[in-house]
Formats: sequence, structure tokens, C-alpha cells
Amino acid sequence: MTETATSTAISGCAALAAPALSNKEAEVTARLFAALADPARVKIVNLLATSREPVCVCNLTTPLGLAQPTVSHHMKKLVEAGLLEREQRGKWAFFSLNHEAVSKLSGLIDLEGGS
Amino acid sequence: MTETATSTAISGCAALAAPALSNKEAEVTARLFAALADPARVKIVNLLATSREPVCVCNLTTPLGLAQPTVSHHMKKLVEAGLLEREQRGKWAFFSLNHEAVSKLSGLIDLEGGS
DNA sequence: TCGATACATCGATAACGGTCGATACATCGA
DNA sequence: TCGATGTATCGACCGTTATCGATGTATCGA
Repeated sequence: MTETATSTAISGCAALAAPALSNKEAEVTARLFAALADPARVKIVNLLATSREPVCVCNLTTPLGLAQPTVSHHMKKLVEAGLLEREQRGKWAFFSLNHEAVSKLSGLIDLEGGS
Repeated sequence: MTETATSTAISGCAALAAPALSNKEAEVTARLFAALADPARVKIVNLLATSREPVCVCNLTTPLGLAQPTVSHHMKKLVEAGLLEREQRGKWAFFSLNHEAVSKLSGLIDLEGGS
């Protein structure tokens, strides 16, 4: 994850209690929260959090009630945010939660963490 | 906060690791994250988190670089989400962080919390 | 090689949301 | 009472985004 770390929102965001957020820090942090600012993406993360194994797109369209291109659109947003990881297995694309990113997101909100 | 608790997003949301989020739960949770999905609102929460005293709108327009109606718009969103509390002092409106809501938000993301 | 399957991308459309000027309302001082 | 000040609301504009059908691409089985 070293080479892609700088391109995801989870790697460039700042804690809410950090002193004097810059414009760029605020923008990156906002983009991270925006990744979870959609009901479909909240459901996706919820489904992945409660599933022990990675899940492919074809197993998400039915529980989400969305068309396949729409699901792919949401997966891309979550991967770009750094919250999900994508793994290609043959013609299937399996997605799993990036637990490190999720715990980092949780830590962002803690008011004690000054940076 | 008892009578307003049911109208804010922070009171109706569900943890990301809760089993089988309903449509309504996903929507409320998404609306909560949407409250922080804007750079200006991230900055507002950051300013309030680093300020020991409540802050009025007139002291936010300059550091945010936004017009007064825009700042009021953002404050309303944050109050509706339950993250901020509003207190009227004469002709000034003072806002402060709802620490309980913020810590609850942090707990939402923890994957261990199954409900 | 060919059809079927899984997924991503493209283009279009509709809805949402941030922004600001103008304005209304409330409060305070003179 | 009257003007000044602080906020909220309104209306409009515009960029963003969610959604889907159509299409392209890659993989697998026959």
C-alpha cells in the first residue's frame, strides 16, 4: 500500500482536533467523509464489515437494489478514499474492507488526538 | 437534549458493523457523515474543537473566507446533524461542539461495535 | 474460436448542494 | 424611536453527483 497511500483520502486527512487545519487538509478530510455520505456506500461498508470473506460486485447489486454500473461507481469511490481494497480473481473483482483505514478514520474524530 | 434527540442524525444512526443495516438506518448514517463532507464544515468543527469558548458566526466568516449566509447555512447543517449546539446570547448566536455526539460518531466507525 | 459472464467506462439526465446578494427579523445603543 | 449590528431566510445560479442504459474489455467454458 506504500505506492498508493499518497493518492487516497485516508492518507492525507487530518484529525478534527488538529490545530488550524489548512484548506488542503480540510478538503482531503471532507472528501474522506464524503465517501460515507451516501446510503448505498454505507450499506456496502456495512455488508463488507459483517462478511468474513471478500465480496464481488455481482453479489452486491441485489441486496443494494442498484444496477451494476451504479455499484461499480460506488466501489470506485470507496477504493479511491482508501476504505476498500480491490482484488481481481479471474473475471471477478473482490472487495474487502481496509481495516487500517477504518480504524484511522475512527481515530480522526477523537478530539483528544491533536494531530 | 431529550426532546431534540430524535430529530438529529447522531441519534438515529447505526454502527458500520451492525448487522444488516436497513434502508432508513443507512440513510440516517449517511446524512451524519454528509455533515462533515464539506471542507468548510470540517474547518468549523476544527475551529470549535480547538477553541475553549463558544464561537459566534461573525468570528467565523473571516477565517473561513465565506459570506455570512453561507456560514449560517453550514452551522444549520451541523446543528441538524447533532454535532453542534446553538446558544443565543443577545443578538449573537454562539455555537459549541457537542462532545457527546462527536464521541458517539467515533464509536460508530469502530468495527467491533456490533450495534 | 465463439458465446457467455463479470466488470468498467461512457454519455445523458435529474436531483442535490454550496454559494452569494437581497431581504427580513431581532437586539442593542443612542 | 431610530439607526446599527448580528443572523436567518429566500431566491437564484451553478457545479457536483447519483443513476441508468449502452457499450467496451477481459476472462472462462464449450
